[in-house]
Amino acid sequence: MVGFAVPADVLARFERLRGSRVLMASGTDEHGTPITYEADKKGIPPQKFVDENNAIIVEDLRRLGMTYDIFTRTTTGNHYRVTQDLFLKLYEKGYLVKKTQLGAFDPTSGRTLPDRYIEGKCPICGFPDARGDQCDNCGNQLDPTDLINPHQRGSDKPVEFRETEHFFFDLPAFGAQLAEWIESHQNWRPNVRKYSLEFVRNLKPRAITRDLDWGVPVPLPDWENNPHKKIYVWFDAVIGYLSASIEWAAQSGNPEAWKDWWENPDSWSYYVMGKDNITFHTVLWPAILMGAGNLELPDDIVASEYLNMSGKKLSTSRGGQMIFVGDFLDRYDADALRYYLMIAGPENQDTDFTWDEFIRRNNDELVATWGNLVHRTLVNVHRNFGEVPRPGQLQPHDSTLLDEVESVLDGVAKLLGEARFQAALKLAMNTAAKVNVYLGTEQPWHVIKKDRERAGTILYVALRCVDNLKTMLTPFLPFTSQKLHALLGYDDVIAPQPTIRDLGTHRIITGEYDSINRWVPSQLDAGRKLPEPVALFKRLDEVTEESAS
RNA sequence: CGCGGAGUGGAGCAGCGGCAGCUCGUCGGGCUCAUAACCCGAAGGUCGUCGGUUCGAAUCCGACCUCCGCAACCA
Repeated sequence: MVGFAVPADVLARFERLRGSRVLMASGTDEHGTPITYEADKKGIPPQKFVDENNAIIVEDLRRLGMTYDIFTRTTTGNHYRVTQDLFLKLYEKGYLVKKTQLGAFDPTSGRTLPDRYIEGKCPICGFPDARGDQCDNCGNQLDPTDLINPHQRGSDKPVEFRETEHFFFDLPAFGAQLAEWIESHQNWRPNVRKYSLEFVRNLKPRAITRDLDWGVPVPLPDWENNPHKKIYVWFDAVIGYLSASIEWAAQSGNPEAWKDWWENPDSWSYYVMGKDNITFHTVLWPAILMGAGNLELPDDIVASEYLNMSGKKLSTSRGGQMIFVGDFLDRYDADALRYYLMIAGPENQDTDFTWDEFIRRNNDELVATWGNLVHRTLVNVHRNFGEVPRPGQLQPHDSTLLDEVESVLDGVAKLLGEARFQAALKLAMNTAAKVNVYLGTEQPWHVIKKDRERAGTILYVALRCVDNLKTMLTPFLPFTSQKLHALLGYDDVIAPQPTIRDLGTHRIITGEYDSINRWVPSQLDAGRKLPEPVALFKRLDEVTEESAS
């Protein structure tokens, strides 16, 4: 999840910095069989399980500096209402059809058992621990009813098969419309576009209710009070974007405010996720929106590949595996993690996280290239002038550098607009390296001994460059950029941080973020007093995997 | 022949028809204002394999191999 959350925040911060009004909304998805399964395993009720998870995730995201306008939960009354309203709207329009199918159940709880939670002897190769969807030994795909001696995963509890009635969402009704819509988005990453088109080619009705005692109640007579029938989690999870927006609007004091995005054709919506979630955002959610009518469809789908660790998926605290974001942030700064995730994150292909790589990126790139440029510039200025020096006549190469850095402001903006984060970040870092070359060539620390005005001019140019680079890096490195902003003598906030607000019923991440266009060339006034510089980043010692885990 | 993504110097990646590039690492040199940092130079690749198109291919086409994801009751 962190892998997906940080790019979203970078986009949100960038858009606000260039003056756009932004609504960043998300939340924890708290329904579904996996939740009940994990809760059972821990021997606690689902509600307690998701409460604990949410508390951890909210704190992690806040510490990472995720500027959500609202980060909420799917177990709120508001979410239930919005989900049920959409369900009814689709029902009334005839997009929901009732069908009977054979399902697998836990006889004691009456809960549905997904195929992969059922194990038994493989009828083909005799492997004793084959799963209901596939045999890991012979690779054959199976149906749970094929299994010999089916039982529940991790126990010897029996499995019951019986007929069950469910509502199905008529996806084929939207097939042509979806295909056309996907086709029209040439700008999507190829993995998103091609896979979605393939998926749309062969749509079938999809169940949107499920036999489970944990979830949003089905808002129909005979169903509403049935403790064993709930709305299927895939349906309510994607609605979380909309319900969070509606909750945000209510909190903000203007309950209609969400419509500025959801019912406004001029708005632009980014959806950021891992690649396993693509079809939910390119097919299922758009189909729901189409069925509901008058709600805006996604404009850009930013799907990242997986960040692996030792070959396994990297998750947040929730999966309980690999790296715990909280532990990570106890040890390292959020900007160091944000930088790593954005520069080395899985934008185009699966990536392995390694501690060596993390340390190296931090020390050689963040500290050495950018941090050092900032530090050497500020130290020289502070020591010799104590304020922004008054420049003399700029020489041609001074202007050339300044012009180049200012043009990179546009370059980075263009790349960020296309969600090409790595390219954007690399462009900014390469530009920082060029300013380092400029300083190395001009050597103001030597010039100062003979020509104070020229040295001041060089340092003034370098300061302006640093100020511009600060602007471009703020979406990626909000914490250190804010510090640098102050070191450059400004006193306003360019990188606000989120706060956690307790609403009594639940806690949300929210914040006060302005939308002033600050994505403009630096205008540093000569004579402005500068504070004593401090280092922005920490150099890290090599760690062993053991000490960090 | 189920569908899609990906295979580029030691590592990580960019390029996607015109002398093979970036960051790191390695080796050599310079500089010394700065968190021993910064700069310059060098070595290192038959761009997964085989075949084709082309004056010319990482780049287009075909076949194959390998890895990843998906294959609808996993969300």
